[in-house]
Amino acid sequence: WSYHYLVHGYCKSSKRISRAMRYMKEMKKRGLTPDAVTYSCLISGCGRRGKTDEALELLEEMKRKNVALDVVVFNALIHALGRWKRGKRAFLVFQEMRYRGIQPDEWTFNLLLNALAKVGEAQAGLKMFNMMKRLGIAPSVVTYTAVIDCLGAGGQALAAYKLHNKLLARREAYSTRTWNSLLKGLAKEDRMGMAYLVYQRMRRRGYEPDRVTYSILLDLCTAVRDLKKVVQLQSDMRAAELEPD
RNA sequence: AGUCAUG
Repeated sequence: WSYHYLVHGYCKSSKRISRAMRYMKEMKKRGLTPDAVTYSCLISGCGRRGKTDEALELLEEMKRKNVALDVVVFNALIHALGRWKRGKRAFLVFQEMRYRGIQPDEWTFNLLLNALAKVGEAQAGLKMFNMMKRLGIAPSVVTYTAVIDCLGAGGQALAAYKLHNKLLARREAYSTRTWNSLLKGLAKEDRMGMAYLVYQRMRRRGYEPDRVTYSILLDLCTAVRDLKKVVQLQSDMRAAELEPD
């Protein structure tokens, strides 16, 4: 019957991944073949628990058993690898995906950008962003946040800032999170002046700073010992009815 | 039915 149902159900909660894995083993003993949906559930479950080698092994198993691969399986695997700082490996998986003729989608690139951000690969991230264009895959606000974060995390805050200006000029979709990712990159390089201007601009444009915005800025104030701006920011926070951390 | 962004 439906082992699929059991496996999928247990994959939802990260605590129960081992149980899901057991059910899958039973499934296999009975000669049933898990499908791509089952595998992607298990791969993302392994990812949540840091079991990246197991996640990779699941892909190998799919290949051995000739289970049809799809974009979600690869996305789940890239995510699993990326979140545990295996950006290089995530990129290799991306290449294999293309080699096997599975078309990457917008999520694939978002996930890759996050993976590369975690290992500080700004240059590679920019290449991915450009490749996306070439393949005719439309970026979203999630993509913009990810690429700006990737640049900032890789010590390219000024490049991030330039890209941000270009996107704003083109009136691309934006969100508070996107502004925050830019601020994070500027903060990493102790660029208090620029960060504060960006903060003011963000407000003028109608994007409400949130708790993350203030957290980034207040940490930066501490790093550069700017007490005056701490006072100003705290008063802005109160005006916005946000609690200090 | 399964995969994404900011401290």
